[in-house]
Amino acid sequence: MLMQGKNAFEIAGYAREAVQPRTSPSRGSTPCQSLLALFQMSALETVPASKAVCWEGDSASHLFQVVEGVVRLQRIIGEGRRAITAFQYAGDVVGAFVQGEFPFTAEAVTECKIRRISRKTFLSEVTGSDVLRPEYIKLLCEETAAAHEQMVLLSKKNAEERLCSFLVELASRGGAPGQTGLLQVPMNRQDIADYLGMTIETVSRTISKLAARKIVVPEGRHNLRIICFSRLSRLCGNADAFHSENCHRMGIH
Amino acid sequence: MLMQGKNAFEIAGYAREAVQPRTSPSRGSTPCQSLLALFQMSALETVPASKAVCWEGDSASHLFQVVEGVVRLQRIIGEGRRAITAFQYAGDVVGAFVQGEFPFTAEAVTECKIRRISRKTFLSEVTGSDVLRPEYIKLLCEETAAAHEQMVLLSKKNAEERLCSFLVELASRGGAPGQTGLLQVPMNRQDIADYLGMTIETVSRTISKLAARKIVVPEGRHNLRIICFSRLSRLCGNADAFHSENCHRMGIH
DNA sequence: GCGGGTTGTTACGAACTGTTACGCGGTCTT
DNA sequence: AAGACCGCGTAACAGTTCGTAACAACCCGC
Repeated sequence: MLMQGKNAFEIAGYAREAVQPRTSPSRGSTPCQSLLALFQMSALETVPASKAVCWEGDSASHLFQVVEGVVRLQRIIGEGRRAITAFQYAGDVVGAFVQGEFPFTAEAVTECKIRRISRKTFLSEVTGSDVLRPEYIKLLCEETAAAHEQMVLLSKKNAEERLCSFLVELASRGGAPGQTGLLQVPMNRQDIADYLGMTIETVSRTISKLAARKIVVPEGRHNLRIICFSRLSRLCGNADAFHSENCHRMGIH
Repeated sequence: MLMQGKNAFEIAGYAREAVQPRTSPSRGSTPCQSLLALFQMSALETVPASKAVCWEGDSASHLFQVVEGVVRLQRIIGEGRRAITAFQYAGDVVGAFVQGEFPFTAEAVTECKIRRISRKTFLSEVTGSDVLRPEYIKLLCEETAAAHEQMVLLSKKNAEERLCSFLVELASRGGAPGQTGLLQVPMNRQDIADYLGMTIETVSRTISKLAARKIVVPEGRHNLRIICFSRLSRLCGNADAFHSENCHRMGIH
C-alpha cells in the first residue's frame, strides 16, 4: 500500500525525507479518514519554513495533505500587499477546490511534512468510490463554510473581535491548548495581520490590550497562555456568543 | 420533462407563478447547461423583493437556481450587523456548497424567479452522471475562487478599490452594460455596503468621488453610466491591473 | 556568552472610515 | 393631494486603524 522513497517527487529542489507513514491524526477536525488514506501511498516530503508548496497560477496537477506543521494560503496583490486566505493544519488538504490553476500560493509557516497526490488519481479515486465521494463533498462544504466565516470577520468585525476569533479558531484547529491553556501560535505577527486584514502594529496593540485585561498572557513570540477562554469566546463578535461546550471541548475548565 | 403547476411547492406562503420554463441564459458566466437542466423539471417560483428564499440554520433540503433577478447571501451577527457574502445572478445556483444547514440567509434583492430541486435528487443525479459531476466540481471551484477573491478585497483593498471591483464584477456577472455603458445596479446602497465591508455613507462618498473624476455618472439610484471602463478596471487594485480585453468583453469602446 | 539581525512592541501623528445629523426627492398611505 | 416614510446624498465631527519611527525582545551564529 505504501511505497517508500521509490518514485519520489521532490519539491523544487528541497530534500525529501522518506519517513514511516503516520496514521492520520485522531482529532475531530480531521475531514475523514478514508480521504486522507489516499495520501498514505505517497512519500512524506519535508518543506522548510517559508518555502512554497505550490504557486499561484501554476497548473494544479497535485493536491497536498498537511501531515505536520502549518501552511498558509496567500495571494499577492500589487505593491507588496499580501492577503492570507486560509491556514491549513495537520490533516487538512490543500487544493481540494482547485481545478485549473492554483488561485493562491501555499507556503510553509513552520517546517512542514506533507504528502502529495496527483489530481488525476485523486479525482478518479474519489469519483469511483461511494465512500470517498461524500467525504470529498463534505470537505468542500467545510472549506466554503470557513470562507464565509472569514468573509464575515473581514467584513464586520473590529480588531479585537478578529484577533479573538483567530485565537479561538487556532485553539480548535491548530491543536488544543490543553489544561494549562498554553496556546502555540506558529505564525508570526505579519501572518496574523495579513490573515485578519490588519497591520502588524494593530495585531500587537490588540494582543497587548487583551493581556492588560488578563484574558491572555504572551509567553514569548509563539506562545499565548489563555487565561479565560470563555471571555475570549464572548469577544469573537459572533451572534451565538459563548457556548459553554467550547470550554469542555478545549479542555479548559 | 417539465411539470407545470402540478406538485407545486410554495415558498412560505408566497404566491407561486407557473410560468413557461425559460431556456437557460446564454451568457458566458453560466456554470453549465447540463446542471441547470436539472432545475428545468421544477416549477418557476416568484419571490418578491427582500423576501427570503431560505434561512440560515435551516436544514438545506433544497438547492435553488436563480432564473431571473438577484439574490443576496447574508449572515447576521449580533446588534444589527449584517454581512453579505455573495450576490447570485441569473443562472447561478444557490446552495451548491451546503450540506447540512444553510450557513446564510438568501434573500431576493429584486423580485426573482427561481426554481428549486431537492438536494437528494440533485446529488443522486450528479453522482450518477459523468457529465454532471465535473460540472458540479467546476461550480464548486468557481464559488471558492470567488470567495477567495472577496476575502482579498475585504482584507486589503480600500474603499475606492472595493467599489470599483464591485462594479466590474457586476458588469460581468449581473449583465453587461452594453455599448452605452449603462450599468444597472439592482441592489441598494446598504446591500453594497454590507457586501464590501463598508458603510452606506462611504459607498456614497466613493461613488461621488468617482463621479467627480468623470469615471462614472449616476443616473438615478439604480443606474450607473460607466464613462471609462478601462479606468474602472485599473482602480480595482488587482496586481494584474487592466487588460484591454475587458473592454471588448464588456462591449465598451 | 556575546553581538547582530530579525521580529515584536509601543508611541504619536495622519489618514481613512465610521458616526451623527440634516436635507432632498421619491413613494406609499390616508 | 398632503403627510409620513424610506432611501440616498452631503457635511461636520469622532473614532479606529494605519503608518512611521524608535525602542525592546528574541533568535541565531560565532
